Amino acid sequence: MDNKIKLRNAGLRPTKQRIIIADILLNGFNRHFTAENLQNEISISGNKMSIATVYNCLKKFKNAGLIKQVESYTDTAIFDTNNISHHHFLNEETGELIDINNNEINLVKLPDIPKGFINSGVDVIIKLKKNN
Amino acid sequence: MDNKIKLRNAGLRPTKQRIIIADILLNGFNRHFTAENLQNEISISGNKMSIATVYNCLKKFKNAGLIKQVESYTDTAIFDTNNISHHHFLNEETGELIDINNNEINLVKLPDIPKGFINSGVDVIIKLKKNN
DNA sequence: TTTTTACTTTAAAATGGTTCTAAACTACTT
DNA sequence: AAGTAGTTTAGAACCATTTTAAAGTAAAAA
Ligand SMILES: [Mn+2]
Ligand SMILES: [Mn+2]
Ligand SMILES: [Zn+2]
Ligand SMILES: [Zn+2]
Repeated sequence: MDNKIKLRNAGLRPTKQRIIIADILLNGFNRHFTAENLQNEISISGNKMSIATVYNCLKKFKNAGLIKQVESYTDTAIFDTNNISHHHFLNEETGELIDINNNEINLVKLPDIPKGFINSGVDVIIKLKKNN
Repeated sequence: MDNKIKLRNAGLRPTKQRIIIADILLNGFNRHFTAENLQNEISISGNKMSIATVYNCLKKFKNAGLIKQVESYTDTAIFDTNNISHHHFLNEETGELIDINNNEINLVKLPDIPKGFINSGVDVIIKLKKNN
């Protein structure tokens, strides 16, 4: 894998652990996941990693822009491998998230940004509940 | 105060504690707050309430539709007295939220809702960062 | 290559927000 | 007034996340 190079390009030292995680997360298939989800996938891949390292790596990956964290009021942090700006459906009952491409939403009117600030990203969450 | 009546109309038994909270929250001025913020305001008002009761009441108020909880990836739950459907600016550095009226945002295009579900609310969060 | 340095991983403990427990209390009904 | 169902509370428990500090490792310097 050239995930070693991806990590270096992101300014991260390519440790054994980060490569394991990059191999799982940066394979082109997008997903939403928790730290615990990831630790399970690491186990399934035949490796073992402390939960502290999983969290450390997720923070580094996030700050490096390799993954994102999703806004949600669940008590568990949810991460997202889809780096392209996009939005979400949120199943309020299960917490499941589904991606919405930016081109499926059109925000034609935005409020004035408060003085001294700039818009650093817009998140749209469409909450879903079961029909009937 | 007719907060006693407001509570009854919301289907909540108007206990001493709920009236204290209603007097603080339901005064017409909208705000975003945490459970701890509220407990402090209760102290300032000359009263005393266990944190368990603060959480119990917030959950009841929320389920009764008197307040809302805001989507946010901070580790602390943020509640909102503004019941009218609206959106938020989020200062990413401080976590501060500012209301955006619905009429300041115009979503002209929405994606198809997944089969079997209905749209139960759209939240727009405009993240802010300091300009230069 | 060896040495040095800074960074990373880890198990275990700590933290902090939130929920649970179970006993005392209180609003409402009869 | 008595009964009952719901509420409050202190403190314990819970659980996701962070911290600690010691051991390990990648990169830089010599
Ligand atoms: Mn959250
Ligand atoms: Mn927490
Ligand atoms: Zn996504
Ligand atoms: Zn608001």
